[in-house]
Amino acid sequence: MTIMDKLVTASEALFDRHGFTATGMDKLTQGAGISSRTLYKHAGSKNALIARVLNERDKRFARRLEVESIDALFKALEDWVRVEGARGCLFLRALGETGGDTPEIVDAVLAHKVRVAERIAALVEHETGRDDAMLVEQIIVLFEGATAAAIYRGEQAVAAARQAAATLLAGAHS
Amino acid sequence: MTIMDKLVTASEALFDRHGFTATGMDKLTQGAGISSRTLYKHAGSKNALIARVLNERDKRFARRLEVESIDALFKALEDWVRVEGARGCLFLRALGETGGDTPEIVDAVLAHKVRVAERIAALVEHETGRDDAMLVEQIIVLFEGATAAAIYRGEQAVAAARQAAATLLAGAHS
DNA sequence: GACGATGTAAAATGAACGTTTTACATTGGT
DNA sequence: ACCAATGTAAAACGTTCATTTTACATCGTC
Repeated sequence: MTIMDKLVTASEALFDRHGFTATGMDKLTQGAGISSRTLYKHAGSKNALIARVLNERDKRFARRLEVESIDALFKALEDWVRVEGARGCLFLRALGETGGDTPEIVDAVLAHKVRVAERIAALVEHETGRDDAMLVEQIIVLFEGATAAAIYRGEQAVAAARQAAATLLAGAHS
Repeated sequence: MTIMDKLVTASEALFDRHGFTATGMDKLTQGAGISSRTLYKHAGSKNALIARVLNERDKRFARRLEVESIDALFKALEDWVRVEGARGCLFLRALGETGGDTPEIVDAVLAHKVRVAERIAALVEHETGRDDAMLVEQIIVLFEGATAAAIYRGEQAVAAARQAAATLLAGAHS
């Protein structure tokens, strides 16, 4: 496990549990078990570290979404919530905390959202045989809503989203 | 306009645009046009001010949701997004920034979420004549998802949620 | 066995944080 | 006219922030 891996892993957990601004550099160095000099030599700055954490999370999340149906997509989200907990979309949280004033963070967030949207669009087209923009938007909303609502309603929110997606999909014949 | 009104109004705008932690007390006093001494005499502390801002926002939001159908509920959300912009649910953002470590904030957030959920449950029962817990959960997810997705997809996310809700509702006969 | 790279430990930087305090101005009620 | 209340302005509080620097240890490699 490289220094960067330790740093990103520890930072992601701390950011997720306590927020980005509320997590100071001392917590990050302490969490990763490295000195602040090493942190800055590797990460450059706190904002750069945040962006890197988000990009790594995007990769890990995308790997989980390598499925072949909308239903499996929501099943994957259920697994994610069960394993990683439900504290809301870390990307949108980063955006909210920084007010969209940090370009490297904005870029990471938008790239992630575009990737998820494209994944959903591909699955919808694969299942319906059509390019149904409205249905894609509906699935995106359900996916985002399940992530957010799971914070305070738990896994049942994801289960409800999954069933809603199935219903909407069943109504869209090819 | 009382001092408290000025303070809460200015604070809500600043918190919403720049985040809670990133907004310092100097910005808040300057935004409200009052001294820090007056702010502390009225609000007590920053966390108490945040809780008050959330409670006031909950009231204002609830007033907007005084409608008689699920469709009108999403229409109201469309109006809200058009007027107030889409930077995500301020309640969940507050929860995320504080990591759930501030009881007064947690209370304000949960109270808000319970209130919205009850509103949705009442409307669903009014329209279907039944107590359909799954359908209620689905509408909650759509509502939450529209709020979150609107950040990066704009009003079309709310429109999609609205139509999805109509479809799901049509499938639930009384 | 010396060397450059790479790490740690710890102190220093200067600014910003939330909060309190001191000193003073304004004002409305009796 | 006066007093208590309520406001402002501004400095001071001690802490914490992100970042840099200084000094020193450890290492694999030639």
